[in-house]
Amino acid sequence: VTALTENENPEKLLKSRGYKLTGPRKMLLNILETNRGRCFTAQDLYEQLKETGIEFSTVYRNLELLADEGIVSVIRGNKDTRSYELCSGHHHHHLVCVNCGATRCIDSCPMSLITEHEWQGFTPIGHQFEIIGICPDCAKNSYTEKPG
Amino acid sequence: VTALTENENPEKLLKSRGYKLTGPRKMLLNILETNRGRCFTAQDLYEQLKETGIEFSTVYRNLELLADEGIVSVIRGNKDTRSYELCSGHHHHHLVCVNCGATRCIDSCPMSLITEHEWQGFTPIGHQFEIIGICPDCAKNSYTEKPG
DNA sequence: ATCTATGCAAAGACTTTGCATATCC
DNA sequence: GGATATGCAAAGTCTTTGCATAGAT
Repeated sequence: VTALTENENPEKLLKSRGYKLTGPRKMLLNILETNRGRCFTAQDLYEQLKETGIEFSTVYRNLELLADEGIVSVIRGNKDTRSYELCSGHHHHHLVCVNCGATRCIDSCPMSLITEHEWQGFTPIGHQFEIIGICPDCAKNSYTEKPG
Repeated sequence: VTALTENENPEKLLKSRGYKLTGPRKMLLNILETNRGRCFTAQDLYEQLKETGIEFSTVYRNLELLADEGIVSVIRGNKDTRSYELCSGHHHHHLVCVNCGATRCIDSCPMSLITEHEWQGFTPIGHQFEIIGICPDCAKNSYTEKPG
């Protein structure tokens, strides 16, 4: 699947691929679109939407669908958490706050560092790179804790 | 906690810190010591030891203990898996085979890449970097699959 | 003898799925 | 009207914990 680019409209893309634009789906995409560059867990999104009567399984299934369709990308946080973000069209990695979960994008990609002999015969498929830290806001409030 | 160095004996270290050297613990460390540079999930280790009558919870608790004590390090694989490896004393990252789970160490660390302005005010605590791919052995057996 | 570690079993947390009904095109 | 998506509920999977007993020093 080709990933969503910055200028594509996720809703149009879904329709063009034969999926229906339902209420829950629109609300979900709306949150993701108004928060480009931020990551959310399924639980985060459910919390924001549950007052509308949406079910967790609906959020879950839609995020999986959007990931399969290359509309959101999946980020693995520090403690086995899975977060989702609207695809931006350019490859990047993240800073993730251990305290509040806020994320920022970084453009440096470590794959450029790996030299030929370091491949040791492996055929690369993908990679993960995340920096865990404390965001400026949480630092201001003198957050201190041992990382999980 | 300071991490185990290459020349330290994990068993002696445990004793010196007041932990008992029990049968299960010795067997567990034995596998890890004879496989330096390889990562195992708790389940992997349990499979190898269950014929001895060991319980999964014992494996689990010991791995957590060893991690807390800086004797093993925790590696997060591609599909939310947690693997453990005896600490080598030097910081490194891994190539992980999607098919068989085999790992290799790489010494390049992406943190050196990140420039001042990319921190965006974050205070780094840690980072994850793993390359997912197909190991030479699995490639030989023409393994092909969509990554998870 | 004392205190820790283990086995066993059960509880938690989170992920994933089945199915009847509601919703979209 | 036909097919997909949702709500609801339950099943799965993996992680984590409680507690009585066995085991280490």
